[in-house]
Amino acid sequence: MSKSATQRSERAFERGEAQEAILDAAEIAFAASGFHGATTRAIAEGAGANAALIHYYFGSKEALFEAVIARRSGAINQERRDRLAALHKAGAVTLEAVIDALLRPTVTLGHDSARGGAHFTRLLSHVASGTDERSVRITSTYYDAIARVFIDELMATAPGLDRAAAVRGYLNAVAIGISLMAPTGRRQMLSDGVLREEDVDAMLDAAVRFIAVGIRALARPSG
Amino acid sequence: MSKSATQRSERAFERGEAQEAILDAAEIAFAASGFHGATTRAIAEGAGANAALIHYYFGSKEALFEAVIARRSGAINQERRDRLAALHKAGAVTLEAVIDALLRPTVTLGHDSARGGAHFTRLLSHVASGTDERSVRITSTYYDAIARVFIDELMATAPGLDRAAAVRGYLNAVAIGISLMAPTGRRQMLSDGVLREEDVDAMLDAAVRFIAVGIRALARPSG
DNA sequence: GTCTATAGTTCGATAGAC
DNA sequence: GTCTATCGAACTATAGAC
Repeated sequence: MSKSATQRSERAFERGEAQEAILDAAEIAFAASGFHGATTRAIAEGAGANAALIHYYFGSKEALFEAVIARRSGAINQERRDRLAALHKAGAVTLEAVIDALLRPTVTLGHDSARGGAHFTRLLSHVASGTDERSVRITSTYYDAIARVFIDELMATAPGLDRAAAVRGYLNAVAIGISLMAPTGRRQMLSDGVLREEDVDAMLDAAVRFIAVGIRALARPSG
Repeated sequence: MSKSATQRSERAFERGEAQEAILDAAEIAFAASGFHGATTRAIAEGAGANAALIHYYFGSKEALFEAVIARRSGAINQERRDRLAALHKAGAVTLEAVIDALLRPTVTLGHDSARGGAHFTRLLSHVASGTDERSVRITSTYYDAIARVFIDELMATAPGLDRAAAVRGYLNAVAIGISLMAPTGRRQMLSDGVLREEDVDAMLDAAVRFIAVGIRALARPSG
């Protein structure tokens, strides 16, 4: 990490490169240590930038944190909307396909070490399951709209699913999605190595099937 | 809070009362702000105790944090084992009953404001879904043994469920349990007030049914 | 066992030169 | 736009009186 920071500081930043480097380093630091555990000094060092630049560009540590979330959340939710639109265009809107459209963007991002997505999903899992005021506010800001899109889609796709049941189904799906997008090695450990965190498609397929039958059961309480 | 702390400091602590007061205050502070966000000074103030006592009794902030988790985890997992034992004694071991035995102790604790359990479950949801080294270590220490108990129980109860599928089912159940034990108001908000966080039995029943059919689907991939 | 006082760091943020 | 230098506050932890 120290070597990478040095390399980065050796070449001068060009148009907007400093901001991106700070966001990258902040993403890693916040994911590893949380909001209070990460320090602006360590973030600056990780970015190969001067600590004062954080306040110059973002104003405060708090604003930097939210900027880290905002940067990726837009793309994630756009991919979800695109996948839903593609399903409609192809006339292939099944319950399983809708759930897949919800989970796949984050779960695959969480296993994309090349673009650093794994750091972001670790951070997002913290925020999405956090009960502190900051986490609740940020989750609401960036994920309420997409939640309502998918809740409506679930109601339209699963016969007999009322709104309350759709909300339950959505929140259950998200809870499982969170556990999949930020691997801790626990899955592999408890299965004595049989389940591999790297096998994203197998994890997703099993999760989608699990959630789909669960939602159908919520739609038919007597069944 | 300040008033409560004052009241507490006005009456002298008796046998072990200071330790318990510190643990209570630490539970609240760690739940609200996380490990780094909570300060030993604020915890001492909340307990109506001197800040130096934290180190006298627990040695370090780190050790205090683990003591907070340890204090309640034993009781939670004992209740789970007791519930399983009661099911066996009554010959009523169904998949639904096993899942209920897993989730009910934490979910009910999370809505027990009288004994302060809600603070603990907020903290536990952070730790259980955290990917930092401390969270992973603590989760492993206090919840690996009970995980294996329930994974074995699922395999014995759901016909055709192999170990890998049982691990998937267990982790999905726990993920949903985490989302239920630390309410954020999101469930109520997304359902426009129809779903009430206080209705623990309804939430638990719906979750148990959801998880049970999901696990049965994992047992019969072709079904 | 409980307190005061403080050591020794480290924090977020900013002022001001360039 | 990027840097150095630093402020004032807050932190964990400990020493030592009682």
